[in-house]
Amino acid sequence: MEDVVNEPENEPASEQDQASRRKDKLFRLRHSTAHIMAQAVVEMMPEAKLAIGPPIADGFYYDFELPRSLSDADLVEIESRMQKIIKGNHDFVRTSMSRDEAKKFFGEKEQGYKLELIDGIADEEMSIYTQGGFVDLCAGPHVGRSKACKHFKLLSVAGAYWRGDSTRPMLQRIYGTVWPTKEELDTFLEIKEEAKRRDHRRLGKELDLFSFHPYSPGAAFWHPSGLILYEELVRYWRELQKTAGYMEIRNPLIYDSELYAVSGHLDHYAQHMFTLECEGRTMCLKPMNCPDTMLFYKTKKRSYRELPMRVAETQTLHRNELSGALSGLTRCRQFTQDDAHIFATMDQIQDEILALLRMVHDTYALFDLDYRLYLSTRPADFMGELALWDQAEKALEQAIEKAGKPYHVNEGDGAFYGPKIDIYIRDSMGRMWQCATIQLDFQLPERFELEYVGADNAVHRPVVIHRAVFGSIERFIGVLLEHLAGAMPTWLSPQQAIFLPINDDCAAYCEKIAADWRAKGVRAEVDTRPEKMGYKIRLAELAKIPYMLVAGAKEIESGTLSLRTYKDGPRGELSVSEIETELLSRIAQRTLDVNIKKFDLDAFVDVEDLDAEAKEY
RNA sequence: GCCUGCAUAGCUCAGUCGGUAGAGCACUUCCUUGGUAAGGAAGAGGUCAUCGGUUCAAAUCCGAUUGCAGGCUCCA
Repeated sequence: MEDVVNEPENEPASEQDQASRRKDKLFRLRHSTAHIMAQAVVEMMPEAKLAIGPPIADGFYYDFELPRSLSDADLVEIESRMQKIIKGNHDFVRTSMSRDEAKKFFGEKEQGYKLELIDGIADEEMSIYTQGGFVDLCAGPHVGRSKACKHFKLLSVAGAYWRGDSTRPMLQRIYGTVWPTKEELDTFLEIKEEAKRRDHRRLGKELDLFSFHPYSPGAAFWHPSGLILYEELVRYWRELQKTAGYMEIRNPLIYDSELYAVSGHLDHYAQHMFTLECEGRTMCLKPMNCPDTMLFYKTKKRSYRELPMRVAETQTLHRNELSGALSGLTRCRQFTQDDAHIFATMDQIQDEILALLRMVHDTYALFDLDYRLYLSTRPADFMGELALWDQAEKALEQAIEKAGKPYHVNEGDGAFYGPKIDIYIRDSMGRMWQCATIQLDFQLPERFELEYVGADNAVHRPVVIHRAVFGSIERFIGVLLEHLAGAMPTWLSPQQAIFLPINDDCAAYCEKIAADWRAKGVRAEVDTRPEKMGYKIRLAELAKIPYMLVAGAKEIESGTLSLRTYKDGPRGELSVSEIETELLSRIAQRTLDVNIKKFDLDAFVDVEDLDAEAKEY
């Protein structure tokens, strides 16, 4: 096959080289397709002002200022114009202009955004790419000829601020995707479809787990089935805390704003806090647990013998997120963190971090969730002593090395109050979600003047570690639903077993076993509706119930049940005790008894391109 | 918050040119007692998100509001 994408001449063999070659190839392809799209848009609307058009993780976009809003119908027209340009198989030609030439050229075309870009370029020589008469300021590189870009599709139109600055004009952004082959394009589009099917908002409705109501935007109504999921996760979390030496507390929800003046949140976070007036005082719904946990610590004089002191709290939090930022369970105004604060000495940090990394690993392994670690170090605007930071960063790095999991370092990306380890889960669309987080905090102990009495009988200041494993329970459930496509392992499943009697004569047999199992903690029901087997099976399958148990005269006779599982389909007639043993063991062991269909996005997505998400504390 | 789009029965969606609303599933009742993804019949269910405007007449056209979606921004 003719390869019109520029390829390096040599033939590197290593996997890493291959990966980087592919990355380079995709980069060129996407960047070039963005140019072709811009050409088509300018053809259609000569008044269009061009901003920027870079390649992104799974495609490209280009930002325009246009005389009118684009519709989906416009996308169709732009696509067909692009097809024409691509068929022309134009060369991408690199030339250059001096700063003045470029200013004159783009000035005459009234391309103000390009002029602004030129002003931002240090080099005196401007790199220019031309294809089929379309000229753009661009560092490149590009493909050789436009034909390489034929497997593309425009995806959506969206608003985007010029230079990402909300005080600057809102431009129109067109997103598209492009792949070297038709197969890859089709696969990508299929994955997008599948992701839509397993969107947690859709599954939440289908499985009757939760809902939202306009009267309380950004806050979930947990339905009975959803609440079971929620409570099972929290139950697991409690067990985990207990074995790891945590104590659990429960603090109030509403505090005098003075608390947040002390913690420093009022300066930075006031706009995100819900407040209410009460007898002349301003009260705040708490947006995080840290400040009030500090109050708990201070309720008595602490000794070094109590450290490390691990204090957990799951209390409802409220954050007044911008209405446009809300999204299902993954971005709520009301949510719950599986939060804990560890009060420790500097010497204890490394062991604590290591234990936390193991806790996160074990928890995510329960669901076969892929995750990545990012170590964020001292930022420019850090507070506290330099030596403290150095010591802490070293402790974090050593812990992370000991944990043996690869990680990336984000230099200077730490919070001003301390370095941190961010843990990102990848969801079904390849999006990264910050769920777990481990953050050191030198500032909070200062602000609250935390102390403990050391072995030397002198007063010392502890360090605080903030940490969450699930992150927010709401977000974690959202991610989990999409990851598992709604089919929960038996231990988590809202309904674990359903009995399907063939006819009324078999109902009593089923009821008896079901009652026995319920007494043993199994969530089991009997479907006594006068419906045919096929119908009952269908409903049980749609509800994704792990254990389906069919009983007729045959089974009653032999004291068995015909087992069908969501995971494996029909498994035939088995003794009641055999099934019970397996079921109880899977629940007790928290077995991951599901088929996980993973999208192979690794081949497509540049995982290094991580949009830094949420610093939740 | 900003840009664009969407809002019709519990759910998924039709609804032509502006002429007072329709399907499937779910629900209720009845019939059917059956063997691994939909048995049959009947019934009930809607202030077409809300408010306002245009019009003889608005689900339909216009405006505002609310919510949702995709983005942007934000995310101690």
